[in-house]
Amino acid sequence: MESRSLRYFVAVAEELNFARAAERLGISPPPLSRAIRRLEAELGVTLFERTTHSVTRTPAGDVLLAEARVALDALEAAGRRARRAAEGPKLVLAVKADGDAGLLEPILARYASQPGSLPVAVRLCGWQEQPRLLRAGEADVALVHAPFDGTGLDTETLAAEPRVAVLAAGHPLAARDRLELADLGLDARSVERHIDEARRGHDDLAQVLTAVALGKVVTLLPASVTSRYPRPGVAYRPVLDAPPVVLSLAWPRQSRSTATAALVRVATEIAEAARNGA
Amino acid sequence: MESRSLRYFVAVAEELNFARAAERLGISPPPLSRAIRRLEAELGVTLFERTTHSVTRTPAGDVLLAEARVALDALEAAGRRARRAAEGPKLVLAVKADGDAGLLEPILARYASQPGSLPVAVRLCGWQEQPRLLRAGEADVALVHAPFDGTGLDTETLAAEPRVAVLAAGHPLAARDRLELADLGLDARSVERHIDEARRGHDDLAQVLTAVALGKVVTLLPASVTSRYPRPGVAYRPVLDAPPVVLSLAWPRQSRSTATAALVRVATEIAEAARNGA
DNA sequence: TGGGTTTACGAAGGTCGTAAAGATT
DNA sequence: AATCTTTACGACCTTCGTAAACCCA
Repeated sequence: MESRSLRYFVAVAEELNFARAAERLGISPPPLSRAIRRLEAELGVTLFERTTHSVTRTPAGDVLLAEARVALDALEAAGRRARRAAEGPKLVLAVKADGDAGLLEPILARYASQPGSLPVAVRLCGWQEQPRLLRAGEADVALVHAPFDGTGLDTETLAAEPRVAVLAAGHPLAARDRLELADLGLDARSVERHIDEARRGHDDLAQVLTAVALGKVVTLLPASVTSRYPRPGVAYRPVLDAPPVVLSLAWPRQSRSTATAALVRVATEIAEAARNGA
Repeated sequence: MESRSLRYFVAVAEELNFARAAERLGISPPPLSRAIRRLEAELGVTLFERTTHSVTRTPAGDVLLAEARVALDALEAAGRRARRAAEGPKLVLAVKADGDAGLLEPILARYASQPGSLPVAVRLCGWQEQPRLLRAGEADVALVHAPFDGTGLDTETLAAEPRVAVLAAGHPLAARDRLELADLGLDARSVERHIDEARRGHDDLAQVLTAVALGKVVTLLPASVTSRYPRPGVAYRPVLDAPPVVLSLAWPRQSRSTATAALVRVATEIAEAARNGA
């Protein structure tokens, strides 16, 4: 099983078109066609049903596509991790802006005070990037909000914090002390989707808050964010039955790094202390 | 990053000798030497410190060795899983002989009764083989006893059952109703090691019991085993402070199979029912 | 000086691209 | 008839193996 074969396969499996896949790979269709046939012969399995005008994956093709992505990721990650190891031991922690529930600073401080701790670089990144960074070997640990794609990752839950509704100050519901999901026309299942939609088109939290202040949108945020972003024109109101935001630490499953383990341990300690102290 | 480079690298990294590694790969030393140099150039990293009479891994080489094994496993597993998918959907459950605490039959029966369940093949295998089978794509789920190498695996704990001491009937301690680890000259930390040593040189449980009956060895077993292997000449005695045997279900982290998920769910239900019913 | 790695060079194998054929909508 | 996949074939590139050079214990 050669990695080149799998890369070719993934291109075809995603494009479902040999010509486009070949272009994407920077080769011409004939070698690609042959490579796929060789792969099928090697596996003894038909991966695509092809007619001249349509290419579809067989069930085996579906399985191989999912597995091949994982394997090729692991391959690239191996190289990157070796490169990083040569640059000197260091931990990279991927964090979404404003996504740390105030835990980031104490975690870093406490970890740095541990004997034998490594330098930690905080990498700010987008919400959806985090699992990819971990799998690609570009980050060692990530502070993630559930739900996320945990494929190939190990996780430890740090905190679950309540959500508050974020409303324009003049919004009728802002007159109330506390809300329920039904007041917002939501239920437990639709919350995540609604938040995603409210976030769409905004680069950061400030933009979202501006949209809220203008009365364009209503959304939900972790309670910890509100204390750090007080803002005239925006009201925060507890939502009693909103599912809490689950903040977890995630890292690649195969990680054997003691440094990662130490960071995780420190983080859980801090999170527990925060729970008990609050 | 090509898989061939990594295979070559792993051979050298494990042998720490270009000539032996080349022989193992079935090629001659010069191409191997060149391939490693190319890999080092591609990564921009020195992987080995070599003199004419010694080859040692750099820290980056250590990291790459660990990562490369994972990546190459994933590559081979991708092929095997695709092959298995083509042979018809089926679940392979890896079980160590006598290692199921009596849960295997009810799990299989209950799973088979689920709508849409797949045929399940039980693969008997050794204790240490299970993680490898999962990572290699030869099994979908395994019933494992902690501790085990969970790298790349996800797990769910099914049951924790007490251990009993296994003694020759004439052993002085067999006169007592219950024991403690200290009676056996053990403590919590040395239990696993002692059990491993007692098992050494025996193919299966029957052989171990014979050795016990002959007074050659004393060991510990999960309580569930004793009821299924009553045997004259062998006495089973509870050990109050022995750490329990943790029986878990393990499966590859990246598994998205709904069939695997259903089996895990059924197994946890059965295990819970067994706990409450006992 | 000897065992082991590395360079040199000629040869084999694999992969690629262009051109043309085949097949399906 | 048009478009996409596949076969045919010649050229290129990569990798291999043998032989020799090099280097450290």
